[in-house]
Amino acid sequence: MALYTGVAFNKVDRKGRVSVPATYRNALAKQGLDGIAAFPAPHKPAVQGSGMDWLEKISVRFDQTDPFSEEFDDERMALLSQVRELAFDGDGRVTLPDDLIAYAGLSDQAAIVGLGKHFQIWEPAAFEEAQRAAKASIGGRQPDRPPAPGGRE
Amino acid sequence: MALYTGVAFNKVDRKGRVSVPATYRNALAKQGLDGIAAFPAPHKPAVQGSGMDWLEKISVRFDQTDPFSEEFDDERMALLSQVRELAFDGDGRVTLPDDLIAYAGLSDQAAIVGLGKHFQIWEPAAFEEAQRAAKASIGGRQPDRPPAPGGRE
DNA sequence: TCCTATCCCATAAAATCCCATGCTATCCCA
DNA sequence: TGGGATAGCATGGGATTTTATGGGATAGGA
Repeated sequence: MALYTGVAFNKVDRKGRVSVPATYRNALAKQGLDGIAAFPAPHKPAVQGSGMDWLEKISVRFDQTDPFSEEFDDERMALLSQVRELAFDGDGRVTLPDDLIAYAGLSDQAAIVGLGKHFQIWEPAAFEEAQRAAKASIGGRQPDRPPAPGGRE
Repeated sequence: MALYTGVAFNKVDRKGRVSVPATYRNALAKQGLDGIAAFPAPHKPAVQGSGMDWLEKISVRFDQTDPFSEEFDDERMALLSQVRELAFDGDGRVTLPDDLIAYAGLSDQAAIVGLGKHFQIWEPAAFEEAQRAAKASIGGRQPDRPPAPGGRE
């Protein structure tokens, strides 16, 4: 399975479109996916994204019980009602819905941050700050330049 | 099988018609369906909808026991007798019957809420409140983290 | 005949597709 | 090894197609 790594600073144009880094797209294409699943990242002002295969994975557990049991009602609503399936346009972009743009506080620039099995889309300044905090909390010496998505620099 | 996700706020016109989101319609069309099954959502003031295929899957379990057993009689009657098949008009709308409109407390606006293999139609304010409660009740649990075995925490 | 449910068309807004542009990284060949 | 040719990528903007929605026409039933 592919891992998303690195950071890309891409434009959010006036239509709300963002280019998904080609490395991510290629990884998704290998799985036959032509878009991403996006939703508000829990606890963070960012959009969380991953392949739509992830969606199917989590939805499976909602089907394991009596469909009318109330057990998973809250989870179902909290998660699935916020998930959006965003398809790539012909040029590898997705259009972010207004509510997600607002949630992440995006204006005209976005940091797409690889986090392994998923990635997040941040407002650049908020990301820098979050990254600074993250680095500080683990301590140690770190490069101050984020690597480009996919690996080499 | 397709998953319904996200929320759409659509109009309920004076004839009781609601546009089913195009994404849902396309998913249903792929299964050869030209309408939805609708009934009062159990435990919630909302209309529950899905493709007929989902209902068929659900109803299977009624038949897994002795057909003359009384075990599921109540449930069967409660559920299936209330199901309506609503066909799309030429523009992808369904007309909600009065009793369902009343049950969900709909006036002139409806929130169509994707919940995976089915969806629900809520009065917008009631939905906002339900979603808020749902989010609060699961806390910030990470979506890719299954709940602890044995139930909620 | 009257009422209701269905079908059909018009419209405005929004999402989608499509192509052009500049840039950068990669390739190729002398 | 230099440097132009080539391909891939991010981006902008316009054209086109879909959607959502309102209202009228039509057909069927009471």
